Amino acid sequence: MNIRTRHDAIVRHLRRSGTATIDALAAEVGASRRTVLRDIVALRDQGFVIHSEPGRGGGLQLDPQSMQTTARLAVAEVFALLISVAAMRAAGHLPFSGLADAGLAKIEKTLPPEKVRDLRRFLDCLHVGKLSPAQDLSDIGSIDPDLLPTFEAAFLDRLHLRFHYHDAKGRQTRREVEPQAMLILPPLWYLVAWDPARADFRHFRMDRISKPNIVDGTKFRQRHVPFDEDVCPYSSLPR
Amino acid sequence: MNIRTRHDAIVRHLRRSGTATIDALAAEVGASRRTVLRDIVALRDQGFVIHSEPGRGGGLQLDPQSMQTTARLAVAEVFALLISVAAMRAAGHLPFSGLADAGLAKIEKTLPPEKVRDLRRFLDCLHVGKLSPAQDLSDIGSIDPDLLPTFEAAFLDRLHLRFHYHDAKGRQTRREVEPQAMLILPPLWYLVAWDPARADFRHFRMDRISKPNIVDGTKFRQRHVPFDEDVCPYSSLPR
DNA sequence: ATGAAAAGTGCCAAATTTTGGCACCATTTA
DNA sequence: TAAATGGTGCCAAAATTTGGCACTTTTCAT
Repeated sequence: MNIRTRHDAIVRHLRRSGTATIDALAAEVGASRRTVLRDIVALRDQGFVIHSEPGRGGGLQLDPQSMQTTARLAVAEVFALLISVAAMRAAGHLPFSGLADAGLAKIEKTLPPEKVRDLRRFLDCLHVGKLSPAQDLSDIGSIDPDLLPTFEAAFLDRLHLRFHYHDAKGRQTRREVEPQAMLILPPLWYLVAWDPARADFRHFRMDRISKPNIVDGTKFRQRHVPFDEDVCPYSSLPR
Repeated sequence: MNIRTRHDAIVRHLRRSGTATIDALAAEVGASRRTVLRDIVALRDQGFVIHSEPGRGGGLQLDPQSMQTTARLAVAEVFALLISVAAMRAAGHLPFSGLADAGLAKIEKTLPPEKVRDLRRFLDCLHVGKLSPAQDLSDIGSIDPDLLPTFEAAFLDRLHLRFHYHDAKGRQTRREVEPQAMLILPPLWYLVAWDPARADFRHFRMDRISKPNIVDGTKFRQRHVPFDEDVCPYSSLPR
């Protein structure tokens, strides 16, 4: 039996039986007592928490909390998870963000370095704050599911983005802008973009954006986005 | 160099260099040509797509599409990720929830079946809604980081939970309750629990709970929790 | 108290796996 | 045609893993 297979068999048997002695495990996996002892050490090194009680009536016990899973994820999925957790943490009061962060850190470590760079650049464009309690949230629409892939590409390649925008008064306009940042004030999401036609920053509520697409052509340059409450108070954002 | 480390080094070098010959790889990782050839076979077995061109100007090339991340996560971390995404989606307007869901589905598939059962039971206890816009959110505190592991264990094993609670008027009480569900009205989180002393359900704001710990002893029974807005209007929740 | 049952450690030789070297084949291109 | 490249089979050397043994410590039942 392969060493890896044996480790798996030991974990499975420990899960099933609750408490097991080393000799029982050795018989189960067809290895010697000494080898099983070494396997236990290896498993502990891998992060499995295995309690042991010496003496009569003792044995080994696997802490089910320490069970680990191995998943293969596409890079885009990791992006989505990261953004979810970042946004959730920023929404405040996510009791479990510490654990989620730890999980994502592990995932991030397995990504190729340039992907991590991309990811950080994208997350840098993400600014999360708290909406003022006075904000009226009665008319939130849903966000075009096509937005993520388009946004991601536009942000990472710094390409112009074209879309339809419906403002609070129901007017519809056609925009072509340089996406600079995303502002999340849960549950509202804003795109912060430089509008070359107006030579100024504009904030777009993402649930009012439709038919987004990328304009192939020259790359725009990254600008410093003023997120300061004084310079750009949240109350001045589009409703 | 470890065999596993060497495999990683080969993949990294292939990513960096685009095309590489076996001899170059061998020099890079400090192994023989023969060993690298064996490693390539092993990597292909693992699912990496490695194109090869024989002849002058040929070499090996890694298909970047075949790159996926593999991460080992603790079950608690998966829980945390799931809750984050579930809560974020429920908060509405998470543009990327589709992808995040797909990623989590993959992770879930790798969990042992009884863990999936636990997880579903835990998520069943999770009810997410929208807070009324009128809610005053000025005094939200932070949540005790010790809460997740304690809650998770209490929920899954159906054990009594004891904690200190500070109510809106600043009074502090000591509670021992049966945790039945969690109600998320972002950014507020509530614990819905049966209070045996008062023979009734109580809602506790999670940021007002401190020093949680589990009471070992008899398991409580699961109750039907009324989430209906009519039966238990959100406006009646503790402020 | 004592003995049995259990975890845990150190060491060494045997067993097994991994590695390197070699000869050789197939394919491509200058 | 010759050189450069991937690829295979085989064997002995090198490295790693395994089993066995002697030993320690802890716990529990008698």
